[in-house]
Amino acid sequence: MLLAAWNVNSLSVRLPRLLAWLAANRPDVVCLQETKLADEKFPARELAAAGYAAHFAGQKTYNGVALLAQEALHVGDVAIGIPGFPDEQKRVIAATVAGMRVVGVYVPNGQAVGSEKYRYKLDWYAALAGMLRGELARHPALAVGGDFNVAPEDRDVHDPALWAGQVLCSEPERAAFRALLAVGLADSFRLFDQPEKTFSWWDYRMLAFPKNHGLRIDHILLSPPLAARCTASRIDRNARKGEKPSDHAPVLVELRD
DNA sequence: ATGGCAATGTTTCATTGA
Repeated sequence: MLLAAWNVNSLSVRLPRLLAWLAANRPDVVCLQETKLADEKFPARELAAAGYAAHFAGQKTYNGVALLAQEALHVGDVAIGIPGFPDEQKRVIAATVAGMRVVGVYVPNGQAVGSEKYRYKLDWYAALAGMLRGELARHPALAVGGDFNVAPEDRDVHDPALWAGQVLCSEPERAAFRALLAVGLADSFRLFDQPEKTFSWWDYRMLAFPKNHGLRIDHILLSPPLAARCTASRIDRNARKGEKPSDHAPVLVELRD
């Protein structure tokens, strides 16, 4: 079982790359973020032709999440958003697939520490923790994948001094991320020895990618039964290369049957 | 072994991202 999460930064622009990546990697389940598409424009037909059923919650211009699953897998109990947290922004999609509960998330960016959007991000994180507590109670096999917009530790940052206290790295954001782990989830990436300076996002500007000036802000969290089955967790930095890449690379976990 | 912002809207620049 291969489970992936990828912020594609516009699915309409990235569809050719996504299709090529699906063909090359054949993940079983994929959480997509920043589709930036109204539902009526979602490329469900193209994905079906590639062998994937799609569920999605989109909006024009901003945000938008989707969950792809290989057609042989049954997808059920699809749910959009965070219960009890009214939000126009499409940032959460959950479904039951292959005996596990998969939650795809696109956490708010936060813009700048102290801003209104930063406050929204922290409130959003608290609401997500509440939701995951409930999901975990119902589904012991829980995976949460997506763009968390937090670099959990300094080793997830190319230049910790430069980023100290900045949005994506501030202590309140890191505490909000740790509160998700405290629900009973593991950051799958840290279940294994990893190469230093492994990141999932690089700014489009200032040669950030070739200089590897990145952050690790995309994650897949696993509950204990799934962590026990996890044999690998990695970031596909190759997907950041070439023409018209997303600024994020996909993150993947392998789960033994 | 990569590349010097990108995507969207209704544009002729503003906004957002991270």
